[in-house]
Amino acid sequence: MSQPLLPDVRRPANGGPKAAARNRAALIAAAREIYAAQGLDAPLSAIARRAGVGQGVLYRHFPDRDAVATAVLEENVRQIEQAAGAEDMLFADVLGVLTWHLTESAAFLGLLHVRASVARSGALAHALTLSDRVERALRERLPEGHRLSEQNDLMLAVAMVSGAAGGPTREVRERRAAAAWGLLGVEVGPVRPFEV
Amino acid sequence: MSQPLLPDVRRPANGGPKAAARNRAALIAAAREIYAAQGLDAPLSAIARRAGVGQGVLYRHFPDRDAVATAVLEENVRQIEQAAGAEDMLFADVLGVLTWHLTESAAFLGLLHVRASVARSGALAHALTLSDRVERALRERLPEGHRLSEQNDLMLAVAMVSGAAGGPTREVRERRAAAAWGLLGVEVGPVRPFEV
Amino acid sequence: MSQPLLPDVRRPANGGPKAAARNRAALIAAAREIYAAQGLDAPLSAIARRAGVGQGVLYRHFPDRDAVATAVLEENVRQIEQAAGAEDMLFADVLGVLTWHLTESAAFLGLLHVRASVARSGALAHALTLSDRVERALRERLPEGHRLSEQNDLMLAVAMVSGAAGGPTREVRERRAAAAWGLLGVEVGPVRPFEV
Amino acid sequence: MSQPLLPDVRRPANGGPKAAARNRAALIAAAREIYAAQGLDAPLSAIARRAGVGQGVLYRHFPDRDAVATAVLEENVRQIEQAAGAEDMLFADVLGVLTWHLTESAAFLGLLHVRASVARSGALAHALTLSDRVERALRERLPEGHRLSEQNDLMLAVAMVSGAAGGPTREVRERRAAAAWGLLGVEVGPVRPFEV
DNA sequence: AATGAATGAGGATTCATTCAT
DNA sequence: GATGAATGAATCCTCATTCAT
Repeated sequence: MSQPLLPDVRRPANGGPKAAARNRAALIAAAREIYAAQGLDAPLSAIARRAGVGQGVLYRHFPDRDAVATAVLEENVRQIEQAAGAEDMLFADVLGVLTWHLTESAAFLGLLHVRASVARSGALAHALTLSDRVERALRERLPEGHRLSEQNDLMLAVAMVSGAAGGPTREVRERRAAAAWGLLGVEVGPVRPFEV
Repeated sequence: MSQPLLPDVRRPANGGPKAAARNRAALIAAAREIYAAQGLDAPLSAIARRAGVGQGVLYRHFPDRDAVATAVLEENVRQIEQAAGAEDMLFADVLGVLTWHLTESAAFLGLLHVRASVARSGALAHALTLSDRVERALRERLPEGHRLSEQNDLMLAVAMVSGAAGGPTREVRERRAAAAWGLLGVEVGPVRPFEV
Repeated sequence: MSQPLLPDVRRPANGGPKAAARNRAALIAAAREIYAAQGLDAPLSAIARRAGVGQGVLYRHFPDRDAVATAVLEENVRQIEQAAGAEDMLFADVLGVLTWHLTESAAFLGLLHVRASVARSGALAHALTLSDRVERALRERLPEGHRLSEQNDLMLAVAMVSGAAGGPTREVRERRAAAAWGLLGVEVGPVRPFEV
Repeated sequence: MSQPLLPDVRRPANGGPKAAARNRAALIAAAREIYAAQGLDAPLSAIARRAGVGQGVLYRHFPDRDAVATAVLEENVRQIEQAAGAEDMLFADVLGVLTWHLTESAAFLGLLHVRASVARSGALAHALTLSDRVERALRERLPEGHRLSEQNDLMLAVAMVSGAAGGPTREVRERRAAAAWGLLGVEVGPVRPFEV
């Protein structure tokens, strides 16, 4: 019944100017943490509370539940894209960054799962889009003749690893994800976020 | 303290004790359908409604949410066990039966996913048990020196395939599951239920 | 997962933050009346309805059933404390105020009854606290050598009078309470609320 | 939330003849125990279960909730009447028996409380009757010139003691009841059931 | 632009009571 | 006569969403 508890507010009220942008960022950060701790079904009020803003602000920035999730994943995807665009990154390295996001949050994992039951209008649309961007980024670095160069194999493999990457702690999830890549015979670089 | 205020309404027929077994079966069937359509978080009231019984009946037969899910999956697992126990079934054949169940219901898929967020006491306990039974059944037929004979590889592979086996229709899910086994280099027999 | 399916209905006015304090007061007043009429086990929904607010409001202001009762009795107890603190109030006068509250509401009477069956965690905790406050207030004015100065006699006598103070109308209850004090040989001042 | 738990069944099923009378007795005994453990609001199903009979039987013997409670108290009252009728019993002794019943079960205590809120049709009617019988029994042995011979004092005193006789265990309740009689200046004999 | 209170539908759960067998 | 399953109303509680201030 009880999820891991996080402190309600991580940021004191802030009435100043530029509050809008700040609030948006705070909301996304808060959502990421809440999602990680409680999953995608967490109450929106918890996110607002943790961001230190009223619930109205959340609705001002995001029309609905899906928009929040999308915004959170947006940044994950962007990191992967940046990794793929960065110099000196091999395919295995990009895969490592992808894997990091896969193991970091139940949310990210969730949205890449295209489950029929979740295929509600908005959510799926976004999921596909994000999924496409991930695919494009990976393919940028995919060497010719790689084990996964075949048409559908790349994202199929990602889905498979995400299926394996469940577990109570990040450590467990990472170990399992690594084992899954191993079973596929695919080499992965260090599992880590990509930060500029 | 207070009793129902309108106990005067005409009360629908009460099937009597005979109906008990029938109702239980109806509930399980209804749950299977609802789970397939909406996932494991579907409201219990929807299950009762679809089974054509009052909510109380559901609670009479199943003490809590987990008991319902367990009862539903129980039969899936039993089929796999029976397949493993039947003559002339090769490992690949058992895998085919497993895959059928994987693609048939979001629920079955769901319980094999050990998602941290779902790892609530009871649910997990059952999941582990059922998962263990699946593993034992598969291992019965696992040939020595098989690609998956290594300690953890067997269920890891199952989780990977279940991760890949999402999709809007059973056909899509089956195709993806087959592709996933292929990517793992594991041969699978015909994907079908096992019926005596 | 599922949102309210009919969010389109016209929504009644929302008083805005100003209404918060008003609502809280309305809830307490409503609770007092409902408790008097139905006892402490009355449905919370009845209280919300009588206060003219949604059930959510009740839960916003009071985390649980006990909190409502506590808030209601809080004021009764405060009156007794104020009476005890006021000038010119003799012990008998404070006892009169206490008696008034005893006869006014079944609820107040109820919480001083420490019935084993009601001794559930939270409720009892509050009951003890409020009971302690009543005791402290009375003792402030208790003359030395009074018939009830003995260690446990004071609150025992209060419990006894509260046991006697049942009856269909306030008048009956007051008469019985007075008779009870008489039987104990304790003088009581006028039975009335204490208002500044 | 949880009450002291009692085993469900105290008596194996019994299909034989004379089952009717036996069942009635078993139901009353079960009700007494359940009431003592959980209070008067305990579910009827718990009583039937503990009596080892179906719920239908309970309804055959008792038309409604109140009838069950009345039947239980009936026996308590009868004991008091028998005590009053027995040789060598002084008023104080009868009072001791009364006090024993007062402290034995929350139920008995409850029904003597004539709280306005509980004054629902049937319940009150029975309560009054039982209360009258108790009064008559006591008065049989009340010595002339006793402190409680005045018109209303007798039952007022009983109500007062019952108000004081709350507490988590029978021992506590007994001690408090004794102290209450002491405060009233009334002598009480040994606190015990009256068994022939 | 932000706040956070209010609404009220929805889902879980419990029991009194009826009734087929 | 007994059994115990079924019904379904009632209550509790939680949140998504709106909106006065």
